[in-house]
Amino acid sequence: MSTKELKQAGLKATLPRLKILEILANSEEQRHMSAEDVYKVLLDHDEDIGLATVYRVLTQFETAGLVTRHNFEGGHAVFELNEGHHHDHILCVKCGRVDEFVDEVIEKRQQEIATKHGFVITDHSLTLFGICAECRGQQAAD
Amino acid sequence: MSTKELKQAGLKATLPRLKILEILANSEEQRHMSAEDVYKVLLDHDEDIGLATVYRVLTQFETAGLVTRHNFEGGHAVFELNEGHHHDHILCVKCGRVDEFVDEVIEKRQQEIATKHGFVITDHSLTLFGICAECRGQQAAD
DNA sequence: AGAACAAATGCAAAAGATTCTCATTACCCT
DNA sequence: AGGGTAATGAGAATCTTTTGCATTTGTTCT
Ligand SMILES: [Zn+2]
Ligand SMILES: [Zn+2]
Ligand SMILES: [Zn+2]
Ligand SMILES: [Zn+2]
Repeated sequence: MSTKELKQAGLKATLPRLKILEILANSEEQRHMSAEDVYKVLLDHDEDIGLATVYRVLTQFETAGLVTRHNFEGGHAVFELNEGHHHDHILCVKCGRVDEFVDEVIEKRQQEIATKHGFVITDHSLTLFGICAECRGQQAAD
Repeated sequence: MSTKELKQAGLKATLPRLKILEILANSEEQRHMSAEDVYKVLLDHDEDIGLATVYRVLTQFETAGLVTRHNFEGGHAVFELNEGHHHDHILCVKCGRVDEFVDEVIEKRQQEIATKHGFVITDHSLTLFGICAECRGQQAAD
């Protein structure tokens, strides 16, 4: 039970928050989930938690530093549990697969660029879009 | 008159398209404009063009390769006229200022990362968020 | 354990961005 | 100029996310 995590983050340990945290932690296939994704899992588990609450909780988790929000595609945000290390993403536009990576060279260059432009970076967002090996496999012709 | 650009792009040279193209070309302060931004300018110019048309035309322009769409912040997309060279962005979270940059080291690293992951890149999106020199200037305290 | 209070939740309505429907209008070609 | 077709305007519809408010729940203090 991760009541502790919630309290440490300054959040009351309510049932909806515990459930949502658990879903984020246990979704192996989908590290990156939209509010709707989380809501669907809750429905599958017959939990009586409203979509509005899912949105509220995810936003609170983000503020508390428990999750990170990404806007991979316009339209809807996805969230992922923070597990320490920052990383960027590369995603397949065919199948939706998402890989993660960290590149120190890029990270450092970003700092240098910001400095050159007189900025102090607070955050950054890097996403590569492409077609994964599997999707290129057979169907070279689209 | 840029009727030619439109025809070359395979688009009928209609008044709405010409006007919108002109606005994108002449907005010096705002290279990156949302559909709503463009619509407001149209209203200022007493043009009788609907918001739906602005959205349609911008999407067509994107498909035709005349403009690029960005999702800097969740919520709404911005468009900018394509003028040849690809670039990435660094934007100030205080004042909204947007600077552009190109970094060959980063561009190359992205390719290498993609290859390592078995992807063939079709596109990428890199945006740095920070606070610009001006905004840091006086008001160090927020 | 029970009371008390503030914070959290559910539901429905609202808001913001973008798309769609469809009758009308504007291009483009002859 | 006339006709055919694609484009447009206005508003309804859709989709995602946020908000208002009455009700419920967690937490703290007996
Ligand atoms: Zn794939
Ligand atoms: Zn991730
Ligand atoms: Zn600034
Ligand atoms: Zn730009």
